[in-house]
Amino acid sequence: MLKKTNGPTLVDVAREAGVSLKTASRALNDDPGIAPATAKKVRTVMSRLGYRPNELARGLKGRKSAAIGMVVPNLADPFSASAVQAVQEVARKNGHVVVLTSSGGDELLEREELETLVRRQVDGLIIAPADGRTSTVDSFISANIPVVSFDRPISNSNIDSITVTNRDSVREATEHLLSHGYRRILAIGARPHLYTGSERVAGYVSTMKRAHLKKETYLVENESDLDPEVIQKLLKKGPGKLDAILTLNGITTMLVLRVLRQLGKRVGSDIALISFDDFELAEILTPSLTVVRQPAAELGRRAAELLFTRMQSKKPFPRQEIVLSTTFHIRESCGCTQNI
Amino acid sequence: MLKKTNGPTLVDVAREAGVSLKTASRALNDDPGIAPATAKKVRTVMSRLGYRPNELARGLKGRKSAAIGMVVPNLADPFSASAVQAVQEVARKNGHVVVLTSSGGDELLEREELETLVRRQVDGLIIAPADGRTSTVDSFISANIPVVSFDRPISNSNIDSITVTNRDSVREATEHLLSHGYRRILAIGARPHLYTGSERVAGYVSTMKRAHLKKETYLVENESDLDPEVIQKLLKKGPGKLDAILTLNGITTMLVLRVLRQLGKRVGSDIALISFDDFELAEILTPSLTVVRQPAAELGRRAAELLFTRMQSKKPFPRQEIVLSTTFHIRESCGCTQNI
DNA sequence: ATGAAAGCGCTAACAT
DNA sequence: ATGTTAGCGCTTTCAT
Repeated sequence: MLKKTNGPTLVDVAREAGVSLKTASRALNDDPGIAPATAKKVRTVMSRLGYRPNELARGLKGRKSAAIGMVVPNLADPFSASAVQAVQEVARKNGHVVVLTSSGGDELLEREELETLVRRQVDGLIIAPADGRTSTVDSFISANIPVVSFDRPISNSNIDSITVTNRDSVREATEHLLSHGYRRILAIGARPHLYTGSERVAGYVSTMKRAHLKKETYLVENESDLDPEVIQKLLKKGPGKLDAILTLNGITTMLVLRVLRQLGKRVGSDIALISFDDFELAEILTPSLTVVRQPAAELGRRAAELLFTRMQSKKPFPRQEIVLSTTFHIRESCGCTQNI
Repeated sequence: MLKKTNGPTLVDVAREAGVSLKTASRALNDDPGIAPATAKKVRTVMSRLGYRPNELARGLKGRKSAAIGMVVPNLADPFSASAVQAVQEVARKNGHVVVLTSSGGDELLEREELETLVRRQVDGLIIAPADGRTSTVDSFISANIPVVSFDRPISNSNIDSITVTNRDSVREATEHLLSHGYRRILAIGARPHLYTGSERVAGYVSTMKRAHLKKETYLVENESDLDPEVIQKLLKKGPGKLDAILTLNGITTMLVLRVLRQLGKRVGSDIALISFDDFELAEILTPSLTVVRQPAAELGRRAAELLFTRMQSKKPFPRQEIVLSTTFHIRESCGCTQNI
């Protein structure tokens, strides 16, 4: 009847050790100003009793939770998964846990999830915004909680962001295709109105323009809108034949690859291809896939590090906008021949 | 000076609405026994003040956190990622968040992470145990918190588990290879002493034995121990040549595929291959990969559902051991010819 | 170096 | 239907 089903509390420890609650607390927190002997005695009692501090109660007073929140569109996406893993590692090093939620890319859900996280008193937030607009997040700034966005910045805000060189990476890929002598290059992708999408498209468009070539694009709202038949048509369209395809994200790449396979088109010889986003088996494909790889883990790591810096910083510092480089992996599908 | 930087609390709401704290609390919780008019009034004040309930404080009294903890070996692994995504969805439906940690497959770290989660008062735990032994987890049973293990069961415990038909799936794959007339089949994999590893090996070994064929295996402690040179040697060893390879998990598959590519061996014709674990590009490979696919999302979903059932159940019920079927995707690498 | 008392923001008993 | 009084388990003034 004394303890019901609950574990021992600090009060129990204190009583058992014959010290005051506060002293027990000091021992728990390695506070200075406690006799080593006392501390040791208390700690002995703690382990004897199997005492487990209640982290929630601990945070109540100081209104800190030792938790950070993270919101991504979809956990199952390898890009997000790597980032989350990295964030989690940094969080642990900083004595924090991560509360993870996914928004499905839905702004409404994202709002809800953010609200949930804030109510749970997370000390910081890392978010891959569903939309780039400020609206979704700004109300939380008032909650005084540090926010770092990754993958996309949040415009019109002074929220830190970690992104990659979307535009320049696509430019590099496009130029590589041009260097092979390809002239008719089709860019396929999704969400051209969202940040990453529009940046990537812009990289392609500007490069083509500079080369005085006609841009050819097939852009849709959502990856699921990509129509294999349209792609087939596009492949045949026009006077000559298409030289190359640039896929603007992983999902698109898979879809295009599938269509090409059905058509019996041989990538690399019949048509060149470069993919934004890498795959586990990209190297093993025949031909192996030339890709732009995003440093997903690095993105997560940096985002988390910045967040903790922000959280620990006494005084505010200017908005940080970190841009990481992608890496360009030239393999065979772009038309290059590898020595195997 | 009144509110510092903190948001409004329930006390503020109550005062502002001219009701008692308890009444405000009732309005917040949709408690019965409150006049609709009063409830409405309170809620109006809440939104006017931008009141955000402190979920941590809420849980303190009832010692519930509305959070579940999840521990996986590595978040970046697609299998884990899918499972986590599913768990998160179920958790949300149940009004819970998920606190996610990764153990790196390290038992010590796993213990630490579990300890952290329990201290954070998670209401339930889903874990892909680093080891199958009971030791790591049993001390938390005393904490009276429901635990569900997935991917591997925890032996000598009465912890619920969700697993897949590892052994039978490999048996099916092996039999398929045999049906093609292959006799010298090499099984390659890792962690043969851990649950999934040993089950898969057992599926292979028993099938070969029943067919009166010699088993040939290359098993290592850790995927990173897989030595390309050993694989090369194995490929050449013996009187005849090897007919087929069975890779016992995704990482192994990638490695073997890479070796085969370097050797110029053509999968499907020179040597057949079936992979335990699917890949995004498995279908697009030439030849496409025949695989055993684990229902990762389903695993996560079921684990979470079971956990919540357990959490909500007033009275205890017997240990559940749910085993889900994998799916066998016959493509080309096993020697089958697909109509393209 | 140690302790007593007062809360953190909320919910749970027990009134009324 | 509403309010009062205690806590939840811990940290934090402020004493001593």
